[in-house]
Amino acid sequence: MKERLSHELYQQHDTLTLSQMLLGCELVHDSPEGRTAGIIVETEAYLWGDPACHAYRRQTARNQAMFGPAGTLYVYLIYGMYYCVNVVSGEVGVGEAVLVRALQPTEGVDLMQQRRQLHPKKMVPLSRARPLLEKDLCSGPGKLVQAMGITLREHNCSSLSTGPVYITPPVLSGFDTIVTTRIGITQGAGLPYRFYVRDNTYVSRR
DNA sequence: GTACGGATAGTCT
DNA sequence: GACTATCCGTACC
Repeated sequence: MKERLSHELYQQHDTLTLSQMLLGCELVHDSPEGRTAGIIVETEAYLWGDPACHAYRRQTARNQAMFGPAGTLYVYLIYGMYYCVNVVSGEVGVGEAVLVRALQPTEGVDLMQQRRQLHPKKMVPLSRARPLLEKDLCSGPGKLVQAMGITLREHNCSSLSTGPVYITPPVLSGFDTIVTTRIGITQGAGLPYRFYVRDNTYVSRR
């Protein structure tokens, strides 16, 4: 078990600040298959009153994790096929979160490779025969969830303070943070809510 | 290297 | 019935 970020930290900072603070920290999953970990190099903020935010309209069965305490995980299915993982932020009863979009792998690269060779829903091997480049293992929100072995059933609503998935204090420092617009949305496009580590090859897109 | 279509299913209108 | 915080394989430069 590695050192975890203190639970208070998630509650003490607003979502935009937290989105930037999580850059350079490690996302870790201590699973039965082994540990996988990677440095968070890209995030996006989803805020209360933001039309792109899943909690924009009201609390539902899907988004209820977002309304829980800061430092909870919110996992959801996207495009019927992939999953994304978020760190819940903000006050209880307010639906805000930080989407983790890319990791620089640090531990369990072989396990990540195995998981990424499978079809995300059917558990059969993909047609691809060759291993992925390391920079392609976690360079996107759907990819990193699969590489890390994060699932909706096991990890949605789990706590970063007590669960098998958690975040460490910063292991990377001295980098510049690029602030830009979020990817793949139409509502709220133009808002500067995406953050990534400058010149880092593991970022999903520059 | 860039571009595009298909897969796929839960959620909301 | 439309939409979506995606990825992969293939086509075509």
